[in-house]
Amino acid sequence: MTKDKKNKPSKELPIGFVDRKEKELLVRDFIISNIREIMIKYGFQYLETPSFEYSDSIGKFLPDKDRPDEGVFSFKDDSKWLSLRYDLTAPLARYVAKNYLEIPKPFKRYQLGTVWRNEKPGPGRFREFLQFDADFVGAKSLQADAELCVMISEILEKSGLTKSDYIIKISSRKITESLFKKINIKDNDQKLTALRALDKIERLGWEEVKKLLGEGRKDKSGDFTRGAKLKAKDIETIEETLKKKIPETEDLVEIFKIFKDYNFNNFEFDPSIIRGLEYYTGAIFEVNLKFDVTNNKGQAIQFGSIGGGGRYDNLVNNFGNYDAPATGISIGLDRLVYALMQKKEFKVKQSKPVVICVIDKNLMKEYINVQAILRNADVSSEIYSGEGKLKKQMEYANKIKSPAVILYGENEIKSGKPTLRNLSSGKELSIEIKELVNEIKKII
RNA sequence: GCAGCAGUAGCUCAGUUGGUUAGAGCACUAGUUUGUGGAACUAGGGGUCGGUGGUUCGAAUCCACCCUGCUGUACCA
Repeated sequence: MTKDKKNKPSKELPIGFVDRKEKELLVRDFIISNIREIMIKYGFQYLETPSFEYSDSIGKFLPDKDRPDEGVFSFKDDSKWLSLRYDLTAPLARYVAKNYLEIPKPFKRYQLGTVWRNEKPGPGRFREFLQFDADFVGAKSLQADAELCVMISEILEKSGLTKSDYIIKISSRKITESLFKKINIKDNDQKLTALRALDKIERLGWEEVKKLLGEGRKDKSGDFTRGAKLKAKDIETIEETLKKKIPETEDLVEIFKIFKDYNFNNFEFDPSIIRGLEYYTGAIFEVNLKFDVTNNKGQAIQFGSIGGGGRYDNLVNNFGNYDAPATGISIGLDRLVYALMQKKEFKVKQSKPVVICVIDKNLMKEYINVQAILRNADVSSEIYSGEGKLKKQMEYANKIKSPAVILYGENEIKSGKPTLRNLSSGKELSIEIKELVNEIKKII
């Protein structure tokens, strides 16, 4: 070992990136297997697109030009800029535009993939995370929007949530659109600021949101946020209209009717959900958890939604050639995993290997033989591959939560009966090799 | 990004108004047990006190800047 610490490589990870351990990965795999099963059942195609796209394909040509160059990781390759994808919807629009003539219309596809965002990370929020995304492209029917909600619901419940654990909140861009028309806001910046303010009703309450619609607001730390500077009269109109909580737009009326046909009722109309800015054109959904998620100090943390989506009728058209009204929904899988792991009753089991202790290296042939017998019977097992004495081997088996160890040394070889030690009870059995599999199966 | 608070061993933390060689618990290593884990006991390793510069006879402690984390806020396609 070198003592010189100065010129050693860093053990630290880049900010916002994390190592993910087995416990978490098992839960994630479990959710993924549920997703795939349900996607097949609902008739979606599986698709994978690359991690990198040309920056303009996933940003500059989108209607949302609010911050086209920020929030992504990019580099210049020869003359063109490439970016790591920040979601799976923009690459889908690119894929559809590129392959429009060959794909079925409507095109129903799902995708699981890592996405990257160059933003400030927080608890449960990373710069690299796994997203699940399902979309209908070329589907004008609102049945598609409704079915996405039903489908997400099925995934969540199959993964261990109950109806009282989550709710799908629904609204429509058409509501705010007509509202802005009514009070005659034309300035785009003002619209955006107002939308952002409305997005915070749940968290801040109407009083604070009204400040944001007006001059602005100071937060707890004393920082000031500039407001939308709307007239007091207009702010009142907005408050009155949204507080009524009546889904007056045609699209919502239709979707709620379809929900009834599906016998789906774990949703709620909430005009305060906004989701993104200029991207969506119609219905918008957000999947919210109803139980508290806590950090490692036991404090409830601001978790936000675990997913959402909506209708984006113009996205594919931005590539120029084809009109493809679309609707989709995504889930941040890591957030769902994090939330699910906090539910006490939730556990994913994986059997750990039985450890065959190496009492005498000259007997390796015997150990390999025992291992082959176990593995042929699909019993997870391993020959201790470290250097230590028996005590160390036992400590190892204990640490990896192995159910049992097999002791097969000089004494046992003589009688032809290995010793099987149950690591939870500490009991030892001296048994014939051919009985090993049966005895181990009793333990695990 | 902005604002507030924080950073001492792998982890959780103590360290009095600046004063000798910076501590504890857990974890780790070795031994008590030359073939037996989870308990106990004994011994041991491990820190440039987040970094750099400054004030001082003397800095973990005071000052400045930087880095990192947490919380709020902004942004989140």
